[in-house]
Amino acid sequence: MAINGIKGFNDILPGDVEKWQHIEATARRVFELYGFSEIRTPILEKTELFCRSIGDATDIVEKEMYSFVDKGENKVTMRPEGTAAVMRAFIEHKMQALDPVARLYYMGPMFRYERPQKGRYRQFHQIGAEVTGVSAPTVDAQVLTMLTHFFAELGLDEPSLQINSLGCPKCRPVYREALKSFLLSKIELLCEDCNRRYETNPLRALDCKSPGCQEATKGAPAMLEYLCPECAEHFEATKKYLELVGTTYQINERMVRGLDYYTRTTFELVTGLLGSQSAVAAGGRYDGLISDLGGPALPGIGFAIGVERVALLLAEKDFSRRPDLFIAALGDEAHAEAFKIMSALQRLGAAVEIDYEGKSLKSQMRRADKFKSRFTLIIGGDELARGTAPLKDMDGGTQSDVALNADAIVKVIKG
RNA sequence: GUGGCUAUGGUGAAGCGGUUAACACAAACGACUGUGACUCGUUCAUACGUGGGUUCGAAUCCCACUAGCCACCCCA
Repeated sequence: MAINGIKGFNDILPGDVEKWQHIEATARRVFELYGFSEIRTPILEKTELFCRSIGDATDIVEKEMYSFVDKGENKVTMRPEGTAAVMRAFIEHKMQALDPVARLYYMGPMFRYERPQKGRYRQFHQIGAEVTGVSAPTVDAQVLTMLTHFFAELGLDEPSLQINSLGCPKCRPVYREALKSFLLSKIELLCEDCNRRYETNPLRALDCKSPGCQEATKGAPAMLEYLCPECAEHFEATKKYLELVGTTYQINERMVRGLDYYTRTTFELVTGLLGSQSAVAAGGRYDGLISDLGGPALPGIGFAIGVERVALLLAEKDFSRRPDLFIAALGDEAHAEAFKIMSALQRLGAAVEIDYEGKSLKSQMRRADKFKSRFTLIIGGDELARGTAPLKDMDGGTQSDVALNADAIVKVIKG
């Protein structure tokens, strides 16, 4: 019996991986325009890091983490998200000493023990970015603009940017109480889940999918009405800067985040094309996180993009590569020559294929066609004697002779 | 953790108690003796997720298990 992979852990095969490479390359290219540098942190961290950052009472920490005790009796966890680890590294290496404003991006696998479904897997991948040390709203606007820029570069303009403000430790508790007393008056109309969440996460009732809850929360107080003057001003300024650079957004005062560390600006990039997984990217400000983790009192803001979800949105696009040249050879001598020319051309930067098994010319031409090679060079005994060979343009169907040396060939196929 | 749905070859699938288990695509080789894409031919599941049962007979009915998908919870 063959062994299968683990549920929710997927292979990314050739044919699909090109799309991933394109997504990753686009992220690197765009993020570096904004001054971001990559940071790579380990997959395994101390469990405590996530308890303290994400929040003990969140679903991620309560039931979704891949946690275990290692051989040294340490409680460790395979990271369920990226921000906590990046901030841990920032603090550990005292990066604020070099520059409190760190602009970092990362990409890699994250792990959450959830039931897999469309756009959600147990090992999934995120591309994230974080900025520390700036509380100015310009950076909120810039991070959001960079995120939408990235999607635009991929040719995806469908996801819409939704923003909200969650306030700060001063104003959020006031709002939370106001909301709770409102919900209490409607408690019988709320679904079972929202009743259960009433104490732990009352805000969730606002974006509950149950029709009853949606109806019941129609007149609920809005966070935006309860923002303290500083938070209100920050939110207004963020919107102003977004408008200044033409980044379109919608305000979604019902948007709630699942991680405890968020403050002030929060946002999601949502799409209707992914079944029940509407968020392709999400993030927000976390002004208290760095100090909560024992670091300096610096603000922060960041986001994470779900790579599988982006790949799903890019499902129809073809990212397959095609070779520049296929060399068809007839006979042992020609085969050796083809091998030699192939090697020389590869050193000159051309992608070249040959047939390894000395099949018929017909068969080799079919293979060239299958690879979608741009050109095919045909070498037999005559060509060897002549020192030139027909080079066929596979798209146009025309062919003309070229000298049998790599420099001459590369001029034609890469020119 | 909780629901619902589905399991036939590399893929998409026909099949509805007795068929050599259709068909299409993909793949390999050939018809064109040194040239792809079109056309044509040949080959390609002793096998219908696994294990039990019902039956003279099961891919087809029943049960269990497993897997996958979708949804809930939650989230990227």
